[in-house]
Amino acid sequence: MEGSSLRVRKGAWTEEEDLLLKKCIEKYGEGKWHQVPARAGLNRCRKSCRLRWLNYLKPNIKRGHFAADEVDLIIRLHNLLGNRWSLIAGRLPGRTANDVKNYWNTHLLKKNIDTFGKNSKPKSYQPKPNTKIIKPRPHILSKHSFLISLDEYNNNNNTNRAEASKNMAIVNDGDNGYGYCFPNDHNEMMWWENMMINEKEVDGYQLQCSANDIDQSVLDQPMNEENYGSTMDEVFLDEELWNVFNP
DNA sequence: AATCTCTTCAACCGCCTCCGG
DNA sequence: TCCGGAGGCGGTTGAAGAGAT
Repeated sequence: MEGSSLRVRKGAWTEEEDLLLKKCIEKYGEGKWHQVPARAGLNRCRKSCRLRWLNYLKPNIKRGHFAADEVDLIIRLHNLLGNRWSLIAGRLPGRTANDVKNYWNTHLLKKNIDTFGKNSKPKSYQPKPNTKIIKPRPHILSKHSFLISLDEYNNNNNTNRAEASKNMAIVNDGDNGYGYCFPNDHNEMMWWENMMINEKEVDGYQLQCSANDIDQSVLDQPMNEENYGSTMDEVFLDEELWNVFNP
């Protein structure tokens, strides 16, 4: 394990250490964390330096109580993403993943236990029924793509398929019976943010997200594991697209 | 005032993925 | 293709402070 050297300091950071780290980052910038301890003259491991900077020293970090809208956003994002603290924190300006995680574990998880009764002992917040947790693979998949059944897609008539194509590009994922929808990538929102905005419920399922302006050139292009990696675990469709697949 | 219990949150640990050689 | 190092993440721990007795 890193940091197992006897000479590497652990525990709470001193003001002097903070100052050294701050000056180092100001001089050399963020990144290259393996070089930071030497550059800063610190007896800390690279991970400790990174964590201290990201969770405490970095400018614009917001401290103190979470506002009601922040809490609401955390709950909704956790419903969608599960314990993806860094993703959730990314949508809360000034908040760190550690802050969000701590807040969840100390405030919201406790509230959840109260709601469900002490004997239920939920390990994590339980989403409302029929809400599927999204587990994105952003480093592998297009940030806006998701999986659908090609059977459902191909069994629809041409009109419906054309309608679907206005919103999504459908590409094969080998011969496993599934394909990927690639919604419009032209705006800067994360794909799951669309899902939050257009949340609907149909037949007991939450159906979410929308997209426009699909690039027709990517329609029906071959898709394979090499290019796009493995599948997402869950799928959300917006109501319009759902109706195309389920007339 | 002293002691105990609970809560908070900074920091650590171990694992995973990516990337370059 | 394999391997090792670096970056990053989520789960967990434990010290410190707050509150209760």
